[in-house]
Amino acid sequence: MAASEEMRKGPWTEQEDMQLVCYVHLFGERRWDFIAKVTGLNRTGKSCRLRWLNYLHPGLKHGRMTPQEEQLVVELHSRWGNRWSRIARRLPGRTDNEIKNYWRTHMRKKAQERQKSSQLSPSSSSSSSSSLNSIAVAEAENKWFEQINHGSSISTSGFEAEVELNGYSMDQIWNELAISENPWLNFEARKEKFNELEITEMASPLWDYSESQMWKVDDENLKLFSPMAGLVIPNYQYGTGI
DNA sequence: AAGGATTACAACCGCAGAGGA
DNA sequence: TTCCTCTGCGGTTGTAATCCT
Repeated sequence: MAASEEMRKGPWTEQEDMQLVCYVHLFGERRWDFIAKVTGLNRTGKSCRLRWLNYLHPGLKHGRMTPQEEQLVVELHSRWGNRWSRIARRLPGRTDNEIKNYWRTHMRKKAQERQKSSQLSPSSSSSSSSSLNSIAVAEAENKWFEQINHGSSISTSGFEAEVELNGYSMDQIWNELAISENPWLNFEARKEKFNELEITEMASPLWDYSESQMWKVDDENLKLFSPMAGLVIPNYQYGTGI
């Protein structure tokens, strides 16, 4: 379609944010193509949805994760793998994107540290509390980062499914990595945490919008609405994300 | 103080599934 | 049944902010 050529990309401006917030309050968090159209922003519906979910939603927490959140992410990832949206539902106010970013940064850093230390002292693994063969971990990490660095077309899941080193799956390897970074998470503690989680599991209230939203209004009637009605701008400093 | 390296975050892309026409 | 649109997800990339030398 020709319109796609004119679509705006890149960072959102404050003006765009205000417009989007305004129209989402009017029409609800559905029909993003429609919202994109009526806002007059040269953005795709997809882009609007992402901006709203990851940044503008009033229930979002901004800023760095707390140690508790970090531990929870590690735990849940060890349990579910890269199911970011699922993990995010257990952390109210955090988005899948945020958790994904955190995990990548965190794990890349840790893997690099480990790689370094294994190069410096290959026998040091004997002092580790990890039950996993450290060579297997290092090999897996190396393969993983090779893949990243060389832009291999093998998908992550494909890789994880494929790689089994010394009887360990990629998931197990990630788990070991994660747990080794959180020594307090011994078996008993983990069991206890999981029990708590089972009890407290809930649908995130953040996303729980009712069906009574007004987005059924047709295009012709749009101009009847005041764009500024019910406008609430999330509490953050523009540009810093905090 | 400058500039390169690293980290954190925002945004885009492609794909798949659901649901309606 | 098939096609189309919308939505959601996970992977990836780009860039601003911060750190380090």
